[in-house]
Amino acid sequence: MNKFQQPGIFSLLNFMNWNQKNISNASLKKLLHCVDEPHTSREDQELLEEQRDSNIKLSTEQEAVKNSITTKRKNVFYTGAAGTGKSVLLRSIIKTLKENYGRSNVGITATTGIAAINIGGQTLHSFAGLTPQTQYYEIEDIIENLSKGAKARWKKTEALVIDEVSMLNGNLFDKLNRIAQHFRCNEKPFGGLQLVLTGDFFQLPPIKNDIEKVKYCFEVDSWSESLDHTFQLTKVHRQREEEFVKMLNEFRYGHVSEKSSQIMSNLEKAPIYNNDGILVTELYAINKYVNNVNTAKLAELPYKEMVYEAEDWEPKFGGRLEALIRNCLAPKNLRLKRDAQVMLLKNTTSELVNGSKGVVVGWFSKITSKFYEDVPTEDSVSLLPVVKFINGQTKVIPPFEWSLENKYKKKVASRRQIPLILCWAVSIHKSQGHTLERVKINLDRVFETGQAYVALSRATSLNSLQVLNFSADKVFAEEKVINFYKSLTELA
Amino acid sequence: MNKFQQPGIFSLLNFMNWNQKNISNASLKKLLHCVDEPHTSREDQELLEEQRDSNIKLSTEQEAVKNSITTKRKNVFYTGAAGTGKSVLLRSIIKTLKENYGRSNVGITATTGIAAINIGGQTLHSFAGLTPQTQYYEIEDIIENLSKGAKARWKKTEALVIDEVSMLNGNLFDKLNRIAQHFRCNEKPFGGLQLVLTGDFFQLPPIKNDIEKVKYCFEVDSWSESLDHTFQLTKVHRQREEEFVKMLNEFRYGHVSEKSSQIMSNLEKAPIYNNDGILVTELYAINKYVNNVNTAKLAELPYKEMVYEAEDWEPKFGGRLEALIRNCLAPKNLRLKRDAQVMLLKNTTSELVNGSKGVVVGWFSKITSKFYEDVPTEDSVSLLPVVKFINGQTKVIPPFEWSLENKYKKKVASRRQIPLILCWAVSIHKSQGHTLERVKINLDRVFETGQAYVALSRATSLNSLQVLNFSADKVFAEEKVINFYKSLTELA
DNA sequence: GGGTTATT
DNA sequence: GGGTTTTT
Repeated sequence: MNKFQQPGIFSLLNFMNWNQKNISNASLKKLLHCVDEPHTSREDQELLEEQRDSNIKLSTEQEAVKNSITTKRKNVFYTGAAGTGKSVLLRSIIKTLKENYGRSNVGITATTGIAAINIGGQTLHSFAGLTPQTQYYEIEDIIENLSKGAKARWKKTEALVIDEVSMLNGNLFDKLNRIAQHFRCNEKPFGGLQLVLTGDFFQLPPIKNDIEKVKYCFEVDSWSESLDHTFQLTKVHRQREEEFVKMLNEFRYGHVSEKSSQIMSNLEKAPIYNNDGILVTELYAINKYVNNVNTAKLAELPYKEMVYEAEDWEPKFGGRLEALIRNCLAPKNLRLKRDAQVMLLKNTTSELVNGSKGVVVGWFSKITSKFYEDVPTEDSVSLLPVVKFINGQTKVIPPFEWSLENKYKKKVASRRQIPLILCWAVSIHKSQGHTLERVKINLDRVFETGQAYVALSRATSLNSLQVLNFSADKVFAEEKVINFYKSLTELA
Repeated sequence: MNKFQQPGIFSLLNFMNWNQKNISNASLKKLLHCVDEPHTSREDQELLEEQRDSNIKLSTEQEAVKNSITTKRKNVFYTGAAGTGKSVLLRSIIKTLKENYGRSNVGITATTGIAAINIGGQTLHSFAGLTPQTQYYEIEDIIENLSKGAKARWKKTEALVIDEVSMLNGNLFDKLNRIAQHFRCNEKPFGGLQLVLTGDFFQLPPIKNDIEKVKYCFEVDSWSESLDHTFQLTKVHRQREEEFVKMLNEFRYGHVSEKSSQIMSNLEKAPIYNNDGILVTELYAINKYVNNVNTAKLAELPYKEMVYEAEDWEPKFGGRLEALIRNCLAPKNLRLKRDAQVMLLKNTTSELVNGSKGVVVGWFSKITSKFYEDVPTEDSVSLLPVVKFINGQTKVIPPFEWSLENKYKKKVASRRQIPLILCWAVSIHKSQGHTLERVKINLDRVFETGQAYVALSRATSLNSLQVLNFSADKVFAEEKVINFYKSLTELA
């Protein structure tokens, strides 16, 4: 059943298939700068296709990693900077793992929806039977309440792949280890199943919560107890300029050479682009700036504005609405127009997830069941936005309910809102995992380790990159991460 | 009874009076750069003494504020930039309020210990019967559990003064209002007692907690319901250079003129100081830098090092030690030497509080009850640091216990450690409320509204100030605060 | 990032 | 500052 469905909004999506309706694809294409920015980066896609077609050989270092995993069946973590072919290698590994173990015995997971799509898998939470609340529960409670499906998966899985493992909180990694041990009735790390982990810890650190210190995965004991081998990929496969690659590698470690500083200061002026309708995505450290840009861009559009007000609810006494709203990206008032660049805020289908980009192409009336290219004067209360996503799918987007429950599973607050935000400009945090064809980065008020590196490595080329407010002190890495990578190098 | 007392450490302080012992005051003085940095700034002290002696007249605007409070008996908030004589005015107001109402019927409070000392009062929490946990409790629970003393104070108090009100969380302000209404059996704001509030909201914002959004006091309804008048002091009384004052006023609002930028970039080189032993205090945005400097400074001292390891405790199951440690400035290992510059971490007596500065002058042996100028080889386990504070007092500093209780008042974690930290370098946050004779500021990684302003306004003069990593984007103010002050100006 | 507040 | 994760 489609997860878009919410009480009161029945099957809108099932009887609509906008791909076959009379929306001109040609006219949409020019609005979709995202068309050139699939979740899978262009380079990765090309490489992937190439490989699928001609079965191109992996590099020696890639083969070594793959061999260790698929032949020697070791538990492996491998890492590497952007462009070293981590994804290509992972897809190749997954293919062989499925051949070895049978496709249903391999867990293909990633820590975010976007990353999961990239490898044709699911989120780690979805695989493991976790919920966002898991981090607050004791291991005994988690084990007791795990769904039947999740239990079955833990039992039969022979290999578990986790991509973007740098975003996984170390404490959660520990819990996963114990869950696996419990359901597999096996004291070995992760109950003896084969682990394949990959990611780059120089990106943004895992997300903090209110009850415990943030830990990287590599900081918990079960990490080193679980892994047999760790590899670093060094050979760069992507077609980025050598100069750019070199600079990014410096920045990854928090170093800024005199030459890089020079290059960055030359990027202050906007590049001249062809007038081909491909938009520039702007990146900022903080949402205040993001919102300013998006508000301005929306104002420029010549269409009618729809305002969706969130329906908030809390009980009369002891509600936690404030807490809910703080942890929910959906705004009180969402303003949309036709042609607005938008990003989905919720994982919905296996193809449309939190972070999927699209453009508003019109409106669907719940009353008349008709599609309108602009807000019709006769009906402006029952309209839902229709969004064309970069993967080609066009969908009506009904409201979604974010809710907060207390420990007795009683709902204590909720917000119902259309799960979209404007995305001409995006926070650097939200941009992680995306490749951007044309990008304008403002480093004002950068505050996190790896943040400048993540922003800059979104770009595919120095020719499609503008950088404002660069200074060397904005580029810094986590000391723990540097030390961890140092220890890897010493081992090798 | 002295609050320094802890189980197992009896009356050390009562039988020690180092002021009369054989420690050379002359030799201490040169170690105490803090000697020139009392909690009350030098200018304020001078002005205060002047005024006390000759009863100098308040300015017209100051008289207007005082008149509104002491004659018209209005509820007043007054504000103003650093140096506009808020403190001097407050002391004059307090004097008259005590004459009007009787000294025991006026609550003289401030949100921090340092600020409370300044006006001869107590902390707001101490007056009101609150604990640090109050923020997590419902109003009904607070009212029920209030101590008898606090209830009596709420009943009989006729005027309540709160200094540094910008640090007070709006939600707590609301709760205070309700507590006052309840115990005074009076529906009027704050149960009808007269309110005198002062502070500068352009300083650092109130401290966040895990359960609610930070609110400034002026954002809650009870603020405007309570206050009859609001005043802004504009005339600058302190003897700072006019150029410096003008610049700070710009920065307060987040503006940076071309000229100010020029001045700041000229402050990159260190000023040349007399070799008079007065040290430079270094300010940084983040503790990593603070710790680096302090570690280096400690290493330079030629004396023996004492390492105090915190005694941590948590029950076998379900402890919250990690949470405690996160909210506790006391380090796992505290390294000290004679001559180390230190800052006290706990409110202890009415004269020694969190933020009080001093220097380690030697060691007191719990076994021999003797004082040692350096760590003696025969006894290095039973030694407690002896600290000479800037107010002239010399004290033995025994360990303090930080603890965390669950809702049933059961202890769930604790850390025992000497309540001192090194303070050659200090975080900008911790420096708020201090005046510094000589200061070196590094603005790298400034992240908070008002942070650069607070750092720069610690200095007394451009000639005793060094500033590294200045850039215009580091100077910014909270938009809510700007709007609030705009509305004040429009009223006036 | 970083910080305040306490009594029986 | 800012961000991820869910289902029977």
